[in-house]
Amino acid sequence: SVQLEMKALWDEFNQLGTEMIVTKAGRRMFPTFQVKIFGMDPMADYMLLMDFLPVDDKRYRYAFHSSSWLVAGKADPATPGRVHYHPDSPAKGAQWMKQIVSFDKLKLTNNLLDDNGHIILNSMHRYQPRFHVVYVDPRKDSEKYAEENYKTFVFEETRFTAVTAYQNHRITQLKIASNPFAKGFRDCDPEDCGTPIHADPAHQLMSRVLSPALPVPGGLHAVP
Amino acid sequence: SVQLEMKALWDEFNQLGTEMIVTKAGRRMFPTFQVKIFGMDPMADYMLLMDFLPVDDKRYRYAFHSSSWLVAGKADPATPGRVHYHPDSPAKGAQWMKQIVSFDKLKLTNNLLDDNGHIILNSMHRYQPRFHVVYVDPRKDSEKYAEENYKTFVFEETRFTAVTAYQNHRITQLKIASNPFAKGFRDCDPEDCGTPIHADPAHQLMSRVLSPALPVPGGLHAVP
DNA sequence: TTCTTGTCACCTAGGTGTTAATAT
DNA sequence: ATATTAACACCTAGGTGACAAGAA
Repeated sequence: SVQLEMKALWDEFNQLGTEMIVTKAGRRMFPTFQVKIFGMDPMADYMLLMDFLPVDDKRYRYAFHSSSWLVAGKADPATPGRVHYHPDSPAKGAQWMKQIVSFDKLKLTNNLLDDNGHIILNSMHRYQPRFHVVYVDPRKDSEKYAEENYKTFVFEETRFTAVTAYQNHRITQLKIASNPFAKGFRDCDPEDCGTPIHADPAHQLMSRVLSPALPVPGGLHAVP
Repeated sequence: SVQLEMKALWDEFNQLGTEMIVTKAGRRMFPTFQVKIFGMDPMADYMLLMDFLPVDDKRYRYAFHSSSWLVAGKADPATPGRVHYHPDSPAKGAQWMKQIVSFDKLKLTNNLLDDNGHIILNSMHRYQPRFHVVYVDPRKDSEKYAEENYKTFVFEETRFTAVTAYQNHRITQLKIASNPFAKGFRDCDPEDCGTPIHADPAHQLMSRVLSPALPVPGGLHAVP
């Protein structure tokens, strides 16, 4: 099973409608997708990876006057479907379980010709991050068991709209308030200007633990 | 076989008598110990690690008037013998061989009670870094083959004296000239004040390739 | 005297949203 | 109008030797 870290922060963003910046060079996600993992075989090898599924077949635009997202037509042509392997892959279950697994090297881009291995997304489209755990089967005919050797985890609160510039001003403010790298834009006393509690790992509530019991729409094999 | 990176720079330091700072919190080495590796089984798992052997049983002091090191008596009691595993260990041979392996997370300390896993050394003593490649034997009784499943590589040009403050002023100057993090101490025009050629990886000469054919004094098993 | 410790200014390296200019 | 790009000031995070003060 898998537990999403910083769930309180993800919820806060999700309530406003999370936006993630995409740039030509690649931009990290904030919040960062981080999980605690339970129940692996400590001695077995696993690959950990993420991909991003379009939530629907629509393109969106933001109506500033009503501060809301509107459907702006059918989706643009799908981007090349890429996968981000956690750079520590492959590693033993014991290694993955002994600390939080952080996908902080994952970057999002809107450059269809990107050759840095970043995740390519369409701006103004909605995406659902997915987390996959692949058991490295030591058997020689391991390909035959590919279907049973992985599990997929989906946290709906991590859905977001890809953008090249923030649309919802409240999202901008929450990013500034909770991302340490944006501290320069906080307008508060240089004193008590620390990390707010909802973004402080030391104060986060118990996150929901997800089991992959139910089938997930769009299996790993469906990703090109 | 293993090839030492930045050999020209190591040689330049070694000619002056390399010194490495040790601090309570732990200090990185400069130059960083980096190698290219050849001839691994791409599909097999290996652990890469380093340890440090006292070169002799002596304590040294630096004579500033003659700019030379003098023997100052018998060595202090040996420090706890520690080993630094490359943090990517274990990994496949293919992974280790596809790029330079850098031990830039390795730190040296003089704190006998260190609990950060750093390498503990006596200041004013001389040390020989060693590099070990351990094959992860998949057989159940792998302990029996421990002796034949590792190879040790020693580059004598990486020997150094541990110090809490630099003694030889020419070492200080060479560190400042070649370590990018010390650029603030260079006294040259803010222009053409780049990395000197001898420390520029793009200009380095072909390094010596070392085979572990000859037995090395003090096998891995001799390290507590 | 000789060696060690802690603080500091000054770097490297790279992650932020802002802003003005530019596409479309 | 709306969306994208590139340069930029301002951060985080952490690696340097200098230096003054302290310890043996």
